[in-house]
Amino acid sequence: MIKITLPDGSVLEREAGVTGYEIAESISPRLAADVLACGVNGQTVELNRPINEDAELVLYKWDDEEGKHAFWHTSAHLMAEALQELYPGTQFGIGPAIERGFYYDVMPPEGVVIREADFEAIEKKMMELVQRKEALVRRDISKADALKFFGDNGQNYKNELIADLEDGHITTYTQGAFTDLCRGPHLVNTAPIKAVKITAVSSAYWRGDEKRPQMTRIYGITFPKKKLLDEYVTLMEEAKKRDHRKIGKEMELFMFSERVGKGLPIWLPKGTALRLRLEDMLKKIQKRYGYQQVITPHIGGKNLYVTSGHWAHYGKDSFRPITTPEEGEEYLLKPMNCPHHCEIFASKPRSYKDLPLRLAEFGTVYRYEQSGELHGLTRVRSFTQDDAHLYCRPDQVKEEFIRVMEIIQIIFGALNFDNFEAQISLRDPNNKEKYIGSDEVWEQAERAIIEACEEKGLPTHTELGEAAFYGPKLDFMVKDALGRRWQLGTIQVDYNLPERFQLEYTGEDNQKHRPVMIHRAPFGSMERFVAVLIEHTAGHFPLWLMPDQVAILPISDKYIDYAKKVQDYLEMNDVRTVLDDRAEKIGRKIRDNEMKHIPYLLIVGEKEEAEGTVSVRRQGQGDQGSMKFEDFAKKINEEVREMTEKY
RNA sequence: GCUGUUGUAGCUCAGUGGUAGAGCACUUCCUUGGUAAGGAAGAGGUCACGAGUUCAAUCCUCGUCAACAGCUCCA
Repeated sequence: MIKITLPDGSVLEREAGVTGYEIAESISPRLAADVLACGVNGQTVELNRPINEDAELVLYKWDDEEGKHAFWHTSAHLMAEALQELYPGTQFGIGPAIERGFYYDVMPPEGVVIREADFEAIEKKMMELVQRKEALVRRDISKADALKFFGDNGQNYKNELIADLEDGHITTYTQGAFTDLCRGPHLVNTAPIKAVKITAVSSAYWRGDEKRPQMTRIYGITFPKKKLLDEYVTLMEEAKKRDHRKIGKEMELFMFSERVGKGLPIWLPKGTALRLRLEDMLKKIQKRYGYQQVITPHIGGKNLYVTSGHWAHYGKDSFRPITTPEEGEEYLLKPMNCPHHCEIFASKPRSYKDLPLRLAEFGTVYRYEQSGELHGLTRVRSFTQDDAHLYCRPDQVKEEFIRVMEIIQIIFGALNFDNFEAQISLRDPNNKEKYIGSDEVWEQAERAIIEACEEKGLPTHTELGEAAFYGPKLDFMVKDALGRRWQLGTIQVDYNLPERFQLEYTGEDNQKHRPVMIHRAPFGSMERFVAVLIEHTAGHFPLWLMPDQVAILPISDKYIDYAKKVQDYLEMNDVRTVLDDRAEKIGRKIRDNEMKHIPYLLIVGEKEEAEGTVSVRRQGQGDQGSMKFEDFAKKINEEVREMTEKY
């Protein structure tokens, strides 16, 4: 007999060899029907895997990540089986479960191209295979046998994977006629898969290496209930409506022009007003935190970047240097502001008493991004960083770091970005030549970040190899409408640039010391931040960011004068209004793009209303009832003042 | 940059080897005092750009530009 401990602490005694499924069955038939996989001593395995010793057991259902993972991983195999039938001779790469669904990288046989038009056939074939209720059979296999088996089937990519595996730890899963090299875990059979959608096809480099062949990557998602698929489809449609590119166009916040050039956003009047309010907020906060604003040129001598090390690192992948009629002069569009700020630090002798020196600049920078990378406002070739560089003594690093985290928290709090993830990006310990600076300096910097996060109690996750080439960083990641992660706020500790620029200050001991530099940008860039803000709010911005967006709608011609009166009144209170005097178009206007994103609509002339009142509708929140327009103005002004004064 | 897809009216999109259409929006008029009203008339397009094939190209071919999805990249 063995002891099985469940998550609630209860202990069951069972014969050795019992399976997760049998235990689920013994608890309740309902559970047995819902359970998809189980965790045995922290390892997720199939429900039919015998348990031979005392174990802690967790049963995973659809609502558990582990359950979904097994479900989608099995679905990837199912899709591969379908592809094998539809396109015999297809070679398979890898096919994992992902955050939403799964994909499989395949190399279709010569001459076959899988297109969107083929999705339906693949879905149909998958559902057909599901009907067979095929079991997934796990087998241990020796390396030699694996190489032979996949080799005989022409699966060269699989063999490449096997070559890297350790003999004795290789398993395959088979359902029907399809056998895959796989570690699992899986569903015990494909029957629970009730709804299938192939979502996208694109290409991906084999093993993520752009020098290797491109495979066809097919994305799909499956569900245990048809209804869940419908919900998913609806959700995706809703998400598309929140796309910042769409809303930005509708609201006339920003635009692109082919003639200006790709990836070069143009801020329209409304978008600019919004952005300036964000900038004002940050400027106020920074003033409180002892920052000084500076302004530096948009270009810098090439030598500046040779000194900083950026030329060696990114020179090849930058906009080409600008030359002058006079020979020998070369300038670069600035791809970052740090070197300019370092020159400010170096412009005069600094004392330890002057530190920290905090130089802030909304600095517009230009980076040559690969054309395929450009994406709305989130990835562009010219953007404005809400940049600042803090030059401090080594003993001040942690405190300064924490103060920057506070600023980021204030900003994210003000805009209700509560679902961010904090990511500590360290250097790849196996690839140190990608970075500049000594081990000692790196360890110091990495420790400072980790300690600051611990001190602040900030939950973080760590990524190796994601550091900047000059130092480790703490990034704040926020998701867009479609769940893609974008880096917004960033804080980076840098011991290297001060070295390269030979920055120094005179310490208490009258000796020269090297300052430590912290790069930071709470928004990250104004472009990307506004993009994510649009998607979060679906264009319903908080009023203090768009206070002039109030529409006054007279219900008929008779009320135009009245509407003007309201407008005049509100204007006195620094609220601009949009007056629509074509009363007969109101109904249509309200749902018109122009009105769709305006926070407040004031409808004047409601029959039952007394003179001096307006009906107030808050977009996205519905009717607010009628109120005196003086009261409305007061309310708005208070709301705006409260927020703008708060920061 | 790579692979695939796309580019037709302000927006969303249909369409054809014989120089173009719908719905919404826009303009004018009529009807209508009510949250996506109805009717009539009208304006609006070098069918992304360039070359080729053809008697004839928006449509076929090639190239360029741009956008979209994914990969790679991201100071």
